[in-house]
Amino acid sequence: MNRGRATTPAGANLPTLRHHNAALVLDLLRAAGPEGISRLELADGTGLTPQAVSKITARLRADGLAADAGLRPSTGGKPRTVLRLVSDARFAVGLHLDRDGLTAVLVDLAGRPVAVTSAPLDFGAPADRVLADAADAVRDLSAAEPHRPVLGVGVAVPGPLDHRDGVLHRVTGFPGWNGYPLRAALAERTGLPVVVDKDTNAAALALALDQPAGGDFAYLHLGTGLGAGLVLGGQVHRGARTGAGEFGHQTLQLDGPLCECGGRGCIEALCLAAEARGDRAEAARVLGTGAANLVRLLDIERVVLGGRTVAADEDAYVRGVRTVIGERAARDGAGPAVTVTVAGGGDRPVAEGAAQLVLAPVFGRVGEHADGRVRRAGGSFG
Amino acid sequence: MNRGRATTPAGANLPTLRHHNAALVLDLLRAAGPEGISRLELADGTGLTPQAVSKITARLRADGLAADAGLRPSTGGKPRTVLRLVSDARFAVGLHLDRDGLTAVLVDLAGRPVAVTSAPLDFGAPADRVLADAADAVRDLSAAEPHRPVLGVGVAVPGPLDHRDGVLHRVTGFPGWNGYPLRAALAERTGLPVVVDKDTNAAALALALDQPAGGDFAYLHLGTGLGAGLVLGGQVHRGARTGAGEFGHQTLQLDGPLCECGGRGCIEALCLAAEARGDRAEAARVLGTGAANLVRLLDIERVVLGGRTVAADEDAYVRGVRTVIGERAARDGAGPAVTVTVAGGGDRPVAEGAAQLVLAPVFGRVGEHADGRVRRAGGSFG
DNA sequence: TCCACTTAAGCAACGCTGTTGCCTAAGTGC
DNA sequence: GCACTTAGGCAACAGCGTTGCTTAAGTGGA
Repeated sequence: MNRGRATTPAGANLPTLRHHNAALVLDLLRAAGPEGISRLELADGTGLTPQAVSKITARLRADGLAADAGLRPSTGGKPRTVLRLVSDARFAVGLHLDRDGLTAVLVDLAGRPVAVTSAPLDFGAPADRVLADAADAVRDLSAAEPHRPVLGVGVAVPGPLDHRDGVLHRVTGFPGWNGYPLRAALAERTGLPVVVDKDTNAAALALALDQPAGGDFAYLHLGTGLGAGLVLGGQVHRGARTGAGEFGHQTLQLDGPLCECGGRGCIEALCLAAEARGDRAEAARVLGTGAANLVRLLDIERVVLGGRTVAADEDAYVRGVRTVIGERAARDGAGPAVTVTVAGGGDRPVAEGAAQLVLAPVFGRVGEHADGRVRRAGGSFG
Repeated sequence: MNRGRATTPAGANLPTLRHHNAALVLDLLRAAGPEGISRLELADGTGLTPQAVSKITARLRADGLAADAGLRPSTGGKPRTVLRLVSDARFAVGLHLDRDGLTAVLVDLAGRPVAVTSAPLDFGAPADRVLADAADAVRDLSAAEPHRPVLGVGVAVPGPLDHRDGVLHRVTGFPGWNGYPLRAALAERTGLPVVVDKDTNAAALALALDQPAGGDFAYLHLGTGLGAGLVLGGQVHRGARTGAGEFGHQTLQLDGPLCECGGRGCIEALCLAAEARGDRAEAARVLGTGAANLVRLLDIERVVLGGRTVAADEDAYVRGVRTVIGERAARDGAGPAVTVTVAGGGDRPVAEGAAQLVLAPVFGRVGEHADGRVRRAGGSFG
């Protein structure tokens, strides 16, 4: 149901309102980190009255999601009470299914990993066997915090899929996964809500946490292929058919060399060819040109590079991309620079980002809930 | 204040809730057109209870925004009462300031133009003189419906600007407009709320009305230059600095011919060069390649072409763009086709779209209000 | 030491939201 | 003519953030 449309505009009732404001407060609590944040600062950040914030935080404290964290120095009156997120009140599992390995991580509400598992994986094996391995990993991790509620499982996979239904499509080289209902199958085996998304989207979501909410942000992943995850207005942009982020096969050279996708002059082909012949500067320049296209088309503020190929020589890629973007910005006379950085930690951000697929709704960052349940008068606001 | 951030996530209170739901209902009423829509269909479309819809529509009727429009045939019980939008309950003015002309249009709530003015304009004249002409046009049009409230003025201008402040920046060839506070100046002269945006964004907004809410959509304008307006998730995507939609200077041919922007191989340069030497098929193919990049990067469902150059040979451009996008989709094995059409009416959609800048908030389509007023506990939901 | 002042935060009453339960209006069909 | 179906309003209600006020807990000058 409801397929083909991005999000049905949903009417809002009082529970929706309550959930929306609570998520807003939780998001600010998370952003404040262990230092915490006072009620009045929460009021200022949300636009709600201090009294409303008092009521909301009282509920969060009753639910065990927030707690006192000391006092601020007085500024001439009663000192402010500081609140912090109780980060071990809930947990989420993130699963990264790659072509040759499985990484699973249990993260707390703050997004910090508290347990990690890694294992080799034959993605070409029968889907049911892979699924059994994945379910085992989830079970093992959940056992690490037996008395704490696990909100759900986020799964990051390579290649095309339908995010809404959690069904894979045409994973290159692995036809056995075509049409496989990964979400439903894993949900049944684990008894937990499951969300499935592309690996690049998961990574982008994790990396966007360092951004202020509402920022526009792109993650470019250069490994054996080239893909992108886009976060626009604080939310992962997936497009109508979850196909957004197809960055590697953007045409960058009209009638250029043939790419394995059948097209000509794709960024991925140009970039990997340069890398293959050892011309890393050219590879970085090609990537930078594509990034500059992206930045100007969407007016993006921050670009993060990642993936094994980038990790092999981070400096060269960051410098190359920064140079191309900088040159174009200078030509436009545009002022504020675009930040170009590199994602640390290899592939682990992908698994952590997968967990964020589950956590994001708690903090009001996405429009759809992991369990796909439909309340009358919808979930979060449009 | 609040610059540099897309939208501050805002807390919601009961007035916000009420406004949100009312806007949702109005949007459905508008989409239903003169045929109208029943209360139960509204309930189904919003997810609200029928009783809630009854209350909301009662308020809308009291405000003169909705009215009865007959009965549906019975399906075995009491026939449904049909409601319609009272399209002449409110009006908005759209202003299109172009390099050589000014078009002003008064539209009703349904977006239909009820009065149009056109005049030559010297955009290079002193800003204050241009502004006086614009203010006169607004006054004349408002007089056409003297007893009906005009909600505000939307202004579409070429080139870079800050949508939030309504200040122009570096309009190519017209340095006199640099930093000119167009929004504030016109608001003071007319006494009406004013919104300013890029011409391509305005056009995209108008054309996106035919789309279901939440759809992703791109408008490509090929005139003396090449630009794009992007509507993602039902909202105009402007980016952090209102710079999104810079489509003409996307690099499409690495180290290609020099463009007047200083770069090499820009789409605009390639496309206009082909057009200049009479090779329209090649121009269309270049435009199509850029469009295909866009479609795949953002997973866009519908592309509309417009502008004088396209208008000169609509068939050639539509066919060319459709071919390139179709070829790539076929290579991906992707199913549902992307719609490629052409915008009728020459430049008039831009002025009508400018009016939509004012109307959009009424129907819950954007995150910011025309008058820039700040309520405590913010406007629409994030 | 005391007292005026400032700032933070909770209590109680309130207005208003959508929801629920029930009833009436207005059709169809045996 | 009666049973049934469907639409839609009335009244009571739970629950949201807001308002007005009070209490808590500091600072700083007399």
